[in-house]
Amino acid sequence: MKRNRSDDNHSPRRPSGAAVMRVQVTDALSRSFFSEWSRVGYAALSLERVAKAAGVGKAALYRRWPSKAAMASDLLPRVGLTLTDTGDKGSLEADIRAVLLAFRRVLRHRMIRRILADLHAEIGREPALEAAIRPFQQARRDRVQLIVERAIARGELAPTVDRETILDFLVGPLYWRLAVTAGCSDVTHIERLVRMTKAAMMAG
Amino acid sequence: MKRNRSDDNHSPRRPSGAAVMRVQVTDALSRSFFSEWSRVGYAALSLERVAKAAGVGKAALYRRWPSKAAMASDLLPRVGLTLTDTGDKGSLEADIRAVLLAFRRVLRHRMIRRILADLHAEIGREPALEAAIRPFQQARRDRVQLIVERAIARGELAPTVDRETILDFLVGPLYWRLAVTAGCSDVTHIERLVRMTKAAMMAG
DNA sequence: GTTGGTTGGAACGATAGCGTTCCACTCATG
DNA sequence: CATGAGTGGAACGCTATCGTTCCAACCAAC
Repeated sequence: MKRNRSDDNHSPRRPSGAAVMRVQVTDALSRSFFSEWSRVGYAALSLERVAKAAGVGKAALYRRWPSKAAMASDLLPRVGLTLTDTGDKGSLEADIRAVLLAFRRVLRHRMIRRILADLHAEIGREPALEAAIRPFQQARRDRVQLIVERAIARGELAPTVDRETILDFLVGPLYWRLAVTAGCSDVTHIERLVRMTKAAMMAG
Repeated sequence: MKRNRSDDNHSPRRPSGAAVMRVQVTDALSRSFFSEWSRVGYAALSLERVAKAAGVGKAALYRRWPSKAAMASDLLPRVGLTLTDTGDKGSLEADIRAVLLAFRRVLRHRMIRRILADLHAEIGREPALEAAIRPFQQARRDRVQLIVERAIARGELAPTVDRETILDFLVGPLYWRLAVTAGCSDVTHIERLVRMTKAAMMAG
């Protein structure tokens, strides 16, 4: 029903020249969207201010995205929330350290931290947001599961451990410290975390 | 400077009759404040709607609290966020179990859960909120510290453990499961948590 | 050069919350 | 019973955002 471009059966010519969206405007809008989000929160996020901060008209924004939720759903997958997969580090301990460091790298950005906390608070009210970040959660879950399976194959963990609770232990303490209480985490802390998390996993 | 009542040197009589705040109205406002908060979030929380939902005029609200932040700061200490102190349970394991159960009791309420997540997201933007919940955080910290000291005295923990990180492990995983991912936690899960948390603490 | 579809920007009316002000009403006190 | 401070409720003007609509400017394709 919806034709992307002039998609009629007699398309005379394709749009060109000024008649094509300028990428720089899209980028400016995306950037100011996240910047405003971290500044005032999702609920108080005004698309009008986003456009103004991007130095762009409101119509430019609404022509690209129909609503705030749609914009968030479209843009969220583009930011660096993905924990870079580090592969097999050879031991459970090294794998844990890799995950924690990757998670910390994400949570260290002030903007991302705020947006994440806001996101988690808003998910219960905006189903579209949940759908948008489900892939990330799934990826994280898969990755942890992989680590657990490798550890079991190595004989470092019993096959009876609970994968879900292990996931809670891997991300919970660090998330609590960095995102909830605005604490910090240096190398010493990470090392302690690795030690304690490993012990918890082996007891699970 | 500010006289509470008619505190002049010639105070003829004290306010009475209809000229005194009705407790039921204050209560209705408090309840609808939290109800609305959990429904739409702090940022989108409209005091006008709060008053309307309480079946009360706006002036009634503004006469009691000057602003949303002030209302939150005043009301937050009154809700059941306080983890009931369970005292010495005789062993580290029992103490951990008691803390986790108390924390779960709080996080099980759908309303409290949402408000807590919202609160944590908003703290970075509203300094007044941080001041309001600081006592709770301090109480929780003190309580955990007490547990740790008892465990050290019993010989269950080494005196070198890091109290802060232990706090992260005690609340982090459960908060992550219940508040962030809207998971659930039955008795089996709590028992597993107790086991794993104790192992982590002993490795810290 | 002309064309044509899309652009960014500025205006619109509508809706909603803010914080204030005014007013009739209430009711224990004296 | 008369008093009067404090009440709850309705209205005010103000500001901001919403989503839409209109318009001149633009520029590769023909």
